[in-house]
Amino acid sequence: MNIYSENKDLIIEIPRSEYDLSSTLDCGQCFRFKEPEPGSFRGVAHGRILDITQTEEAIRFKDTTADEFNSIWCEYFDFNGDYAAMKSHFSKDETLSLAIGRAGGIRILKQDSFETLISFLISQNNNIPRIKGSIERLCQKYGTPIAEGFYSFPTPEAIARAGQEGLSDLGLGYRDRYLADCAQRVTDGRLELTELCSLPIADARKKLLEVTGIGIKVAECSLLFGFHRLEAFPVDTWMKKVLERYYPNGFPEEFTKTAGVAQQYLFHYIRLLDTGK
DNA sequence: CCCCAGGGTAGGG
DNA sequence: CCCTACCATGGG
Repeated sequence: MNIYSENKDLIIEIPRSEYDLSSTLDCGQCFRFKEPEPGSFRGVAHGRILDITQTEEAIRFKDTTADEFNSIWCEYFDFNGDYAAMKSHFSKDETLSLAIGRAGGIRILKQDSFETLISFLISQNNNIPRIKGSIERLCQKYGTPIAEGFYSFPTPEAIARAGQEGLSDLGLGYRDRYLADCAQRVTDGRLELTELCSLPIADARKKLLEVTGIGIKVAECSLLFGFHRLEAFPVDTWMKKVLERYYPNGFPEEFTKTAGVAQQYLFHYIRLLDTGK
């Protein structure tokens, strides 16, 4: 993976087949990126505006230094993950092999853990366009302005201070109190986020499930997308279809260590199939 | 009017 | 353990 600077931009040479930004940023793991024109993406992460374009053979980070890439974006976009090895392992399975053929360019982002937690609290019994809208309004009201029309994701303190009342006009429905309670727990230390990256997965799950509004699905999504626990395996309505249709005897145990990655290929694949693409 | 959305909780068998 | 009603909100 060759990396070099061109003017003020940073270029990462990687074929689209190995890293597909479009499917990665629009596969339901993150909610703050837009694709204003094909191959061009804009969004906010870690309090910064990102402007990225992708061609067949390279990804270009606009106005980005090598230092910034190495310290923030390389990890966020998981450029160092060994997806070739994981895909080769998964390919023994027929369904996964098909899914990789259609969605093999997806990577698991390592997003901010608090942002991920809040985002997936909002996601419960909700649809993706509405989730995005609620998050955008949340950032506008309680985030920090970065540039015209762009806001950072709110801190735990900002959401805790807002409380349920301050969140009531964001279209969150009954989820407003879940957000307020979760942020409160993070600020007062009852929920320690950093330890969830290293705790045994069973203990990490248990800690998250103590929070009101976090059930199995929200916990798994947070662990996978916000704590980079690749063994986490979210099962939503789409994945239930996959499991019923292709894995009636259960998901193969040989894939458990990186089941979350497999899950993401399958999730994207079934959505492509059932929406007729 | 219905149903559904990357579900969770509380309550009752 | 299971099952079910209910929870706001908006789009189809």
